Amino acid sequence: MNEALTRRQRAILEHLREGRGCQAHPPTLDELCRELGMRSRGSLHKHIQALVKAGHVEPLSGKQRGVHLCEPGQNHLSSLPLLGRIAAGHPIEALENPQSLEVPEQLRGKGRCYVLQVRGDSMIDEGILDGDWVVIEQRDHARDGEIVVALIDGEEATLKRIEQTPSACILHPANSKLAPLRYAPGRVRIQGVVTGQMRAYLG
Amino acid sequence: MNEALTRRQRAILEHLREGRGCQAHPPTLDELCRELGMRSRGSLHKHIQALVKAGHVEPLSGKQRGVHLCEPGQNHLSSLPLLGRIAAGHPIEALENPQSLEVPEQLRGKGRCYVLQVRGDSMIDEGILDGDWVVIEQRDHARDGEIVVALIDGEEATLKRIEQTPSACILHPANSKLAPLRYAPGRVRIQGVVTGQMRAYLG
DNA sequence: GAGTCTAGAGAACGGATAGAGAACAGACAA
DNA sequence: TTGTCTGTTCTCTATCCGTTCTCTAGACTC
Repeated sequence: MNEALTRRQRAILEHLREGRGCQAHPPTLDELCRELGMRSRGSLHKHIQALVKAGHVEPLSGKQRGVHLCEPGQNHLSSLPLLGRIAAGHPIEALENPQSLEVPEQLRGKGRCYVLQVRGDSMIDEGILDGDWVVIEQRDHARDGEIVVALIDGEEATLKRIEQTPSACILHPANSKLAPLRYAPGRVRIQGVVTGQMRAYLG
Repeated sequence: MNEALTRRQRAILEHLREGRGCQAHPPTLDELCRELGMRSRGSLHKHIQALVKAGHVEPLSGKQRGVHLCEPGQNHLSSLPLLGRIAAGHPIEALENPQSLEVPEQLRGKGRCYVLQVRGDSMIDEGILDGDWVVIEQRDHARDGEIVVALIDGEEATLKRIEQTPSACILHPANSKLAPLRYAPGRVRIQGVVTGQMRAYLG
């Protein structure tokens, strides 16, 4: 995985590791810029994002809390938590003891991610079958056409392709037997967006 | 694979092996030139390419990531080679510079595995879409009902669900628009069996 | 000598990488 | 509320680096 980093990214990661402990607070982008002799916060941000994606740095998530290194081992470079099962029309069925699953980098989003196992055939026409794993990037918003984990009325969770208009939030199943569902925007809460999908064929 | 190396190539390989560990970063061609007392990046490049071909050095792949030695034997536990694209009815389209792809252990078979990218919709009803990656376990036999990479008449490669009878080998596409294909057993050679499938949803 | 193999120099191209800086939005403190 | 801090996104530019190409030169074989 370290191969995926550029030299600058490696240098910045090393700098972060050295500085660890000496500093009371995790450094902000501006502070890091100064330490590294850079003048552009935007440029540094690009490098940090690469380190996040590689699993070496925790996602910044918009909060003003500086740059944290991941605890080694906590966020296994290629492992994500398998939180439970999702089936249209039920709450997510959480696993009592969350397992973890290797997930290739290509299948992950930028932010914090987790994995759900799909129950049912509501997305069958999109090639998401019963038993498949989907990789979810945790966010509360989505672009039209993305496949989202949506929570309806705070109860039912479902996996659907989303379409948002000012007056309604429309959830499209990908199964010709099922009709799209239309809700008032307030009733639907987006919990995450599908960034990848995996399936195992067992002999 | 291990073609005979020329003298210079052996010398360069040895130099790479010695430098390993002392250097934090994998050397670029320019740096190697300086270390070896050469003045032409282009000439060195030719030697490195020979070492890549002989399997001693990882492909550079156009990225600016420097020259890596291959770990003998332990070729990245979680990476498999992405050999090319497969579309029903054509030979497998090999990539000129094979990339590698992280593949979770759950998606892999027991034996030697590799990855192909799927072109076309011939397996759409099985949830294998255009652009998906399939993980293939290399073998020359399959059980009925498994999805195989089959080579027909030594030419066309295709991805189909297989059914074998003493008198015929039947390849079932998973697309309601396409009919099963029936061949004399001798015309079909099994190259591998699908053990996993992955898809990335790009924002 | 002709032909081939090996090694190197150097030019040129294009994609990858790195950085500057502007603009914007949310977080937070006064 | 306002203003500042901070993370985020964007465009633009310069440089780095892998790649390909042509040309030269020595060693060796036939």
